[in-house]
Amino acid sequence: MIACTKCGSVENIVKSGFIRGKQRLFCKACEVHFTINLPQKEINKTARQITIVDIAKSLGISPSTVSRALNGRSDINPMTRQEIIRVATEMDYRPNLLAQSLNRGETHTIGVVIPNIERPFFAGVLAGIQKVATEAGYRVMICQSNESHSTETLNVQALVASRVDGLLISHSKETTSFDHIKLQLRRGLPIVHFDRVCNEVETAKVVQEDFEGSFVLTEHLILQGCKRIAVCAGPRELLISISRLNGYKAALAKYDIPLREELIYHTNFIKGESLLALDGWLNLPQKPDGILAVHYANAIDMIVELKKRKIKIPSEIAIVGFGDELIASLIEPSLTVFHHSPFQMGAIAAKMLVDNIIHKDTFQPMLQKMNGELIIRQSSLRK
Amino acid sequence: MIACTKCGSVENIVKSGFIRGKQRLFCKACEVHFTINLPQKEINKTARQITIVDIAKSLGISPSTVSRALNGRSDINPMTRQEIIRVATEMDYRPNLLAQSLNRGETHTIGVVIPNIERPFFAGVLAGIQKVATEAGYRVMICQSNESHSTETLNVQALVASRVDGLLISHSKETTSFDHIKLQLRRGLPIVHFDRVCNEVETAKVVQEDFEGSFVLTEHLILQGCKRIAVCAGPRELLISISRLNGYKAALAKYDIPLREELIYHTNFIKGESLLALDGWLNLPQKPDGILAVHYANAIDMIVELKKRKIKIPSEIAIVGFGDELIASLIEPSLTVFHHSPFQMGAIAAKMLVDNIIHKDTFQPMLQKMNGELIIRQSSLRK
DNA sequence: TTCGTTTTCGAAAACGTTTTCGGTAGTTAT
DNA sequence: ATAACTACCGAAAACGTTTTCGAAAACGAA
Repeated sequence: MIACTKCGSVENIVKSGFIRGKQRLFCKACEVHFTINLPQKEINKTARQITIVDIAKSLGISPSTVSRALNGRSDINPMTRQEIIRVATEMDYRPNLLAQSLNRGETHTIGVVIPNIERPFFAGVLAGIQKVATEAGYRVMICQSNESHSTETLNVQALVASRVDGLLISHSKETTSFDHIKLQLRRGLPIVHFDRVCNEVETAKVVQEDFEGSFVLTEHLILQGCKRIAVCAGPRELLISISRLNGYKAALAKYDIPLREELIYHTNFIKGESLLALDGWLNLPQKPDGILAVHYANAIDMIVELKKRKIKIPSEIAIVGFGDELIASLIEPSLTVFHHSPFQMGAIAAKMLVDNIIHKDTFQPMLQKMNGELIIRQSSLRK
Repeated sequence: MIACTKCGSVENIVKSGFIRGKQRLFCKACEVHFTINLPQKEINKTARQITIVDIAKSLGISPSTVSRALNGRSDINPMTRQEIIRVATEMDYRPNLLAQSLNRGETHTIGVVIPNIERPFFAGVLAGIQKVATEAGYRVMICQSNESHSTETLNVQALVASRVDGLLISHSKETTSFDHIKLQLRRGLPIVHFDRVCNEVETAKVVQEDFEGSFVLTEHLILQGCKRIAVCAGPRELLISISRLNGYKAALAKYDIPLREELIYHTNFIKGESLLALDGWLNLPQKPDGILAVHYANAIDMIVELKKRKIKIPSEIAIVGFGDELIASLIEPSLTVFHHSPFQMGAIAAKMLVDNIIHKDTFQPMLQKMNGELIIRQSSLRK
């Protein structure tokens, strides 16, 4: 009944077990094992994307020629090229970027790791990154660490697994060990740090004037007559927090104002924290007469609270913050800030990364510090 | 001097032109063309990623077996599997997602197209998308249309070229033709619309209570005693603008308040526009006593301007807006809004898309309307 | 011991490109 | 006429996986 698929013999067929659920047969004549294949189900070819092979077949030429034509290579007759391009556009051919990337060993994709996309600062940075990347022909893959070190590590691994051509990263507040970065760097992956950078590692970096900004803000408070300036600092380990705190300290030192530990409070990007700080300060025997918030959001929260408590700003307490958002200018009193453009930071970082990717061998990592700007508003302006 | 690469003969070699800049030679004996290849430069194998073939070689087995072991297939000896996994982790093997995707025909990546990442609403949506997508094992690729139809079309093409498994999209304000969507839909790409949806096309959609929200806000103004309610509407063609305008009209109709064309102003998401609207209204013989802003940002701008002009809110003019952000609660007077959670919208949309991708055949597109919430604040509350 | 069976694994094709190498034919200079 | 040359194109390998098919060996029962 059943014929051998090879020799066609019928009488020499014996059963020979099961394989993958199907009866297996053996032909003693030609010594071959086989199974009977059902007529394979209809393959849906309609929705498939056109490939270079389809074009080649339809023109009766080889795929290599099509590839050459489409990529503007030289070894091809202009007439042939023209015809191939005509057919390609007619068939609406779109190259499969996966296959291209696999073959060329580059994806034209850059990975971005940020703590949180909902923070306006990072959203602005992303916009800047996207603009530059798109213009340079790169796609962007974004991951959020949610301020978690382990998530950040997973993010980096996922992006590397996707074979991104380079990495832009701003570390989570938890991140104090940088092995995940060092590993990829050793493997030759171009990496650029921005904002929350890491000094243990030799990458290009874009940073704000953290020290200078704090210094200027603090000095401004001092010049407005503040004698006891409290500071709402950031997470203890975070580099930018440390720089900002140092700027504050340096300004105090310049004007011979003693540094008081009780006026320093470290927050952790947790909602409502700054109010604890404020509460503490207001219960001191000697209240502060100025506050520097290392993150503008804390300043906003404190302004709201101070107003609730009927404490006058800036006459009783002046307040200034780091970073600018629309809200800083709209709140009453409006908030004095030290401001950098997040969009520009993203743009610069992306530009550096693209440079690094393109000139992998000659690229020299550098540190670029952005120029910030003191914007004086009502919250600190004592006439 | 020069020997044929095939037969080794030396005397039969003649020159035969140049090819790709190199001298070409011909052996008359074996009739073969060839060039002399310089010893190829040292290939840098050190930084290369470990592949499945490396593992196979190091164990003296075939790549297919390694693949089987790593993917938990059944056809393999437990001992072998264990050993392979041991070596794989030891060598820190990471599968090349490009190769995997190319082979399996799926990338486990979803594409997102939004008008602008800097708008807090969309940033929130993105956060929601990311969370759900990550949990479901999908990566996310984000593009911004910048409210341009042509950019949106390019974005879609780019994402399709990257072979995303599905698409989440909120249309640009310019988008009135949806051919780019229809095309991909025909090709079988799962697509989910959110917020700025498109009715011409049968996709799953997640929308806000645009009509209902406007209705509730307008009704609220009416119940607070407003008789002449102006509306700062959105772009004329945008579906959500139309719905919101309709909600406004319906509320007026319910309370037999005549609709006045001069109190309707269409904005276009351009900075400062709402002030033009406001200026026009304030110069009318009969000023409005209530304003509905279809986008909260316009309401904020108008509050600032009204305060400048010393017009009392809400007693002279009450004002309400669509959408909530921190600033709405902090501005003085705080703004009454109708609010939806952007994060939740993103999460729902992503969940729908993942469902659509996984159950491609059985998935039934549906429209999900999110529940909004009227938050009454000072800007409309006449005691 | 011989046939049917199961377990385990390898060879090879496939995914869609690009690139390398060389063959063929036609052209120019001797 | 022929040596040296140019222009164009195809075959095949390569990128790193997964999957399909069947071979080999070991096992069990008649």
